[in-house]
Amino acid sequence: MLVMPPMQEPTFLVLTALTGEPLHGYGILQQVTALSGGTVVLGAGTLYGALDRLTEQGLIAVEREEAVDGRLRRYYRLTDEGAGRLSVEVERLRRNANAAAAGLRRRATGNVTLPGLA
Amino acid sequence: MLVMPPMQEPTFLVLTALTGEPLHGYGILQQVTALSGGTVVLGAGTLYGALDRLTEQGLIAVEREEAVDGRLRRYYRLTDEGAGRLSVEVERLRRNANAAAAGLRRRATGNVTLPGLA
DNA sequence: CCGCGATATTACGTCAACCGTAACGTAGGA
DNA sequence: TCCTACGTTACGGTTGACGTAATATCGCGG
Repeated sequence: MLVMPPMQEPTFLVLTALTGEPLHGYGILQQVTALSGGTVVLGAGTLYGALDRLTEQGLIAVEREEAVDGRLRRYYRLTDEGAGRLSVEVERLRRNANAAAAGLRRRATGNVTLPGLA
Repeated sequence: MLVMPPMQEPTFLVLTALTGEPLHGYGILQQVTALSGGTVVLGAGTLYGALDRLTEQGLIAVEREEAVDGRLRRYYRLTDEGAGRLSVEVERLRRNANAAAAGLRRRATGNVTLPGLA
């Protein structure tokens, strides 16, 4: 109940986008597109849903609100807890990637036996 | 419509478990538990749901069926397409992990500026 | 001898997250 | 004028994961 590891790509990238300076929703949208090399383009529903959820979980927080030309800009920043959570996720991704890569390599070299584990 | 990248952890681990020899459902359950270091324990619903889905997508295939003590064992193997798909996922995970790690490092060192991207 | 855990799969119902799109409003360029 | 960029809100829909129970055989401990 105190754990809740698995995080999907959009959520992960939102946190990643906020490791830099605080950004508002639209800025996050662009940042995510940029750091995914254009392969991930979040829809509005996904983005703002994630922001509400992450705020509620304390992984991000509202930094400030600005009004530009009557358009609202709500800036979010990554909390320390969010940064901690993100680094846990990074380890999980690396671990999974390595396990799969090892399996694929074994397969490619014809070695079929599976070792127990690390 | 020809693309369908994002894959969640359970699905990813099922494919990873099958990079070795063909396994039946219950064997996959154990293998996933093992290679995740015990942190991921799939429920029956998740596992068999994933197997049906992946079979339908052609990423895995039924190798053979066996009956042991009246208990059915359906063995699955990873298809070439599944292996290809898995390696694509590996790259995606690594890319995301690296992007997040870079951001966290910058944050830790006080450097706040975000570079464009790789 | 009875219950429990391991072995294996099927079959639910539920929920969280993602997806897509429309709506609302300003502003600037083709 | 229409379309795009900006920026957020508000839906409805789909999917994958989750949890648990049903079914059935077997072996072990009490």
